Amino acid sequence: MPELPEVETVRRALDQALTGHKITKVDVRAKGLRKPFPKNLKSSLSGRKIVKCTRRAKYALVEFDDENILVIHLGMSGRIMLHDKCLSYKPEKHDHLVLTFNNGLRMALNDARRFGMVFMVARDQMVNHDAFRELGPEPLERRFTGAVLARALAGRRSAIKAALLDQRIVAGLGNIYVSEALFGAGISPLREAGSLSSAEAALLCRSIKKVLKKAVAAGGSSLKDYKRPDGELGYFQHNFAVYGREGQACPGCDCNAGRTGGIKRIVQGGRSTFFCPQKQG
DNA sequence: CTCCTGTCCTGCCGGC
DNA sequence: TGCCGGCAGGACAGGA
Repeated sequence: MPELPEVETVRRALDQALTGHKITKVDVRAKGLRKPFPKNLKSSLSGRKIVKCTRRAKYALVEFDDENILVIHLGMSGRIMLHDKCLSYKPEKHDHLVLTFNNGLRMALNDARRFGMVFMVARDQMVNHDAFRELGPEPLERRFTGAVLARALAGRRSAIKAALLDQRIVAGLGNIYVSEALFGAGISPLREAGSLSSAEAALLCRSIKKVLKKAVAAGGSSLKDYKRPDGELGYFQHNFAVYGREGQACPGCDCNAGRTGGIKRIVQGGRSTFFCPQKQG
């Protein structure tokens, strides 16, 4: 679910609300999500102070005043809600982990489908951890360039859509933003990944950065059960050019009146892809 | 290696 | 109104 812009929105909210504050209570309300929670989760969190909240790919990282980092992946349906001290808090259905802080805030990790992940990692072990070792570049960093992308795609026979979902190529894109980025670059999702020219890779790289930046600025997208931690809705979903818009015209276009019948939905690797055959021939 | 499929789990929506 | 099948933003294992 949550892709880079949504996780980044969560990260910012956590960083703002929780940095400098200490965990006074740890309520572990489930055995785990996708995997069991670490056995020492409660003891390693209790009494710890948050130093900062960061992000790598779709992982939110809560960094503490010891050597440990709490790693949270929201999976498909995960969300984090911050509950103000002024309001009485009753655990909601699927609140699996609830942290209380010395400023009165509560942080609840809620995940209906339990596809999410929670684990602890020592700061100096992070790069060696299975979850991070093979991750590709951060798309919003300067070192992610058209040339870097072209190199990662070289020789790949799979569709560019599938390649962009592969976190080893570039980290943080998911099903929604891949469709959006390909549309922005005017590249068909069906193209063989390794067949992109260097000019096309450069175009795609720029498009990825552009759509992610705009989505972050909008507070991410709210679809189904994803909400920002403050309970406000991200509103980037209103800016989707193609995602979920089958049969409609793509932006500034009358393609739904023409031969191609507007935005198409196809299934690649069991997942929906949306694109405009006219602009992404 | 790379690619492809199936699986984990619950909720919701549309169709009948 | 009620039931049921299909679908959902991700990651990973296992087999070809």
